[in-house]
Amino acid sequence: MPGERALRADAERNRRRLLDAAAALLRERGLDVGVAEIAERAGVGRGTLFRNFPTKQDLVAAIVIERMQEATDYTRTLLDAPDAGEALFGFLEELVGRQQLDRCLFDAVGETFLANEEIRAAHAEIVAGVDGLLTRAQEAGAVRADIGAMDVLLLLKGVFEAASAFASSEPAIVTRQLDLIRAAISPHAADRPLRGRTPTLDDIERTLPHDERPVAEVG
Amino acid sequence: MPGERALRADAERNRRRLLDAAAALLRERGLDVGVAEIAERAGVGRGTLFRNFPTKQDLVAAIVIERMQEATDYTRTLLDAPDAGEALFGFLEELVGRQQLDRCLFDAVGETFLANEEIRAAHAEIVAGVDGLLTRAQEAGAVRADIGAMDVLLLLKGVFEAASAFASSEPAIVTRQLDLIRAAISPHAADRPLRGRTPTLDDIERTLPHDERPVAEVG
Amino acid sequence: MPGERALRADAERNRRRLLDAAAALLRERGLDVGVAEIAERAGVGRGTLFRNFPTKQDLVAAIVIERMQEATDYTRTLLDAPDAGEALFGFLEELVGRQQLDRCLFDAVGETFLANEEIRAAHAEIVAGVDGLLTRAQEAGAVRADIGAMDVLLLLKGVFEAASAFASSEPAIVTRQLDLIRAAISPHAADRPLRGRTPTLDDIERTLPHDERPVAEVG
Amino acid sequence: MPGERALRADAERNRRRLLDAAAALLRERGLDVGVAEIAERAGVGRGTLFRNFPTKQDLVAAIVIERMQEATDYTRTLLDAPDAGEALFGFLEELVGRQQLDRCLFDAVGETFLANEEIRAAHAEIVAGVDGLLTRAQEAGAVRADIGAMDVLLLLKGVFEAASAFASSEPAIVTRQLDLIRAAISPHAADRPLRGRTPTLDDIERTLPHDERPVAEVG
DNA sequence: GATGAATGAGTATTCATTCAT
DNA sequence: GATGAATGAATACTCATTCAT
Repeated sequence: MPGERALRADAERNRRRLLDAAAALLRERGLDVGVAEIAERAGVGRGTLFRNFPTKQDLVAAIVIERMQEATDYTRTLLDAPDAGEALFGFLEELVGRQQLDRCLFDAVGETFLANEEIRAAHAEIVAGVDGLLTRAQEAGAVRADIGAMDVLLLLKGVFEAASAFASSEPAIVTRQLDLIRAAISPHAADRPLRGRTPTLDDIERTLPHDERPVAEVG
Repeated sequence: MPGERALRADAERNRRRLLDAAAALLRERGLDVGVAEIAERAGVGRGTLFRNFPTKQDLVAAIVIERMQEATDYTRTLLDAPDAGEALFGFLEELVGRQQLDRCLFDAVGETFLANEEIRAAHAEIVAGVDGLLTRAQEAGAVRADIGAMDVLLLLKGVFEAASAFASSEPAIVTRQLDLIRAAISPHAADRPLRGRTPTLDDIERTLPHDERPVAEVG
Repeated sequence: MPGERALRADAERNRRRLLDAAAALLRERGLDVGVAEIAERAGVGRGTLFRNFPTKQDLVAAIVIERMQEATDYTRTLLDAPDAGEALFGFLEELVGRQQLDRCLFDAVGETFLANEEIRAAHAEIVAGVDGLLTRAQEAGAVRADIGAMDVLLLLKGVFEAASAFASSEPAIVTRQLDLIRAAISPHAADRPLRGRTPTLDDIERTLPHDERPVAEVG
Repeated sequence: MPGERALRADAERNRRRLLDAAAALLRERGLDVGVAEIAERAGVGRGTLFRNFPTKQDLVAAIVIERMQEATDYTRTLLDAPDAGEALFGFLEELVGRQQLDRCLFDAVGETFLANEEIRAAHAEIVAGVDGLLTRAQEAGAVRADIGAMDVLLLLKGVFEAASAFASSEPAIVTRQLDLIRAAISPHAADRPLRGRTPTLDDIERTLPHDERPVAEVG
């Protein structure tokens, strides 16, 4: 079926271009970039954008999900690493190295996007992945025992947002902050107990405004 | 001239109401609240808003600056505290307790606002204030010696942004994250050296997109 | 309060201009005229249109209601006319003479607009008004006894729609059709019984698609 | 060449499917249904629709013409009916019974479609057909003598538009209105003279906006 | 000084039509 | 011939800002 394959290839290429153009523009200028500019940068018409992503939110969500899945995939490749501590820290470094955690993505998560079922699922997966790395690192004595995956992810989110608020292209600031996070979760740091308990995804969803809460299903 | 003084008082009251109404709405709903609603909540007309703050950005900037100055003032009251370590940590806690670091304010800083001369000045002052607290804490052996005020502020900004992305009203998550920051900057944590050096305000400005750099004067 | 009065006058003038411009354009070109053109013809900005009428539908509805009320008002002036038969026929003629029953208005009624509470109320009033004229004409023996106000209004609506589909400015066709309606409802015509019964407003609402039915109240 | 014939058959089947799908959707939802949905309901691609009907208007026009021709054909079968009066009234009833006079079709006629040469021709034919029935009925004394075919058609158009504005599926309203039309054109009703004269097709075309007038050829 | 009506550039989204496959 | 992906003009509506009163 070369006809069908060819068509699909073209369509897939446009979808890819849109995702890339949108990711780049969102990184540079935040969630307020217009769809017109995204389509132009992708080299496609406005209608093509909406054929692929019925709303702007769907486009942003697709990028968020893609990034999250890449991160989740990466946690899997590290589960068999010999040094469990380095595996965890390597994961954090890698996210920096890939510059994958764009400003807008974290803008997006927590705003209206946790209402998106796919994003919540991807979120749960990334938490599970980090939890795997973290548990092994804790068992190896490389990380303090009194924290959970969400603690680490929130610290990481903070570092990225703080740094990327200025520029996502400045890695020097981020690596230094990562070293501080490493210190925060090192076993030596556990002599002082932490208040509260590790938040769960449910805790976070509970803090959202009511009309952004996930709903069972809308007919 | 009591008439003039009455007018001044009225004008001052309007300015105050606008700042309070805007701060409340920005906290609740983010930077996208409209000026119409701000003016309405303040009980003044739209024209009055623009008489006091020539642009919406100026209004937001005024709030940011006010909050920054309050933080700076607070560092001053702590400079004479007997326990230098507790003074620093108390400062961080206090910011949480006051819920003064609104979601939108940190959204705002780093976006286009560092181009604002007053904000840069306020920023410099808060850095100086934290530097004072930090230096004393370091001299007292309560905090590791290899970090600077900007390191602490970036960590803090991260914590607030991460947490406030979900809800500014959930202190449990923030206090726990603060404890992790405390661990990160404790003297015990310094056995592993940090990469890079403490960023300066100049470093941060250098990372901004060109058209957001501070300029002498914008026509 | 000359200040307030003056402002109101301006605003009222714009509202009037918008209604007139919209009525004219809708008559000429149907419901598909754009708001941009309406605003331009009215000599106001697009925002002003939406300040006065939150949606395009509200603008159209306002025109429909205005026309309906004018018709209702006219029925009232005829209730005391000496010749009850001529009063009813005069009412029908007058509507033609005023060219008040524009194409778009009848396009509008029956589409989504019966869901509008105000329009339904205006509709009920006009039916009541015609019922008053009709009953008196029947009592005077000028009109057959076996019909109701909705019968007459449906005939009238048909005449106007049929004629205005071509041109609202051609009165010759309409007056001739009106004479035929007059024949249809004359007492001599009653020797042949009519099938069914006079429809009610409820009958008509019952025939609307479900999502256009009036709803109690949406919070 | 059976291959070619097979293709022809396929093409004809697609054309038929498109006409049926479009007629059904237009009846249900009016002229605003999109071509995408029509093609989908017909089970063909969008391109096929435009291969058969160069524009959406052409598709609608084809349906209008088809319906008109069916009506014309029906007038022919009634020309030999024994009772000339019942033949005419039966024709009107039949149109109702077939529900062939869809809402959108009469929306369409009179808008831009009279510019279509084929529609004008079909229009002329239907007028001629009704004229045949009417003349015979008049000669038989079943219908008043002072009216023409266009008078009847305009009354009929009115009834259908008025009724179908609400629901094309409610026959009770329509049959009652048909009885009133019957009364309007009965010989007893002729004691009062009608103003004007029976309009002609030319009269109607003359009332159209200039840019909707029939033209020799549009580039 | 204060008001809120007016403005119009900007937004996401739709849809008839074209064209590469 | 058929397909459906691509197109982009057009649409209703929003909102920071200006200005007449």
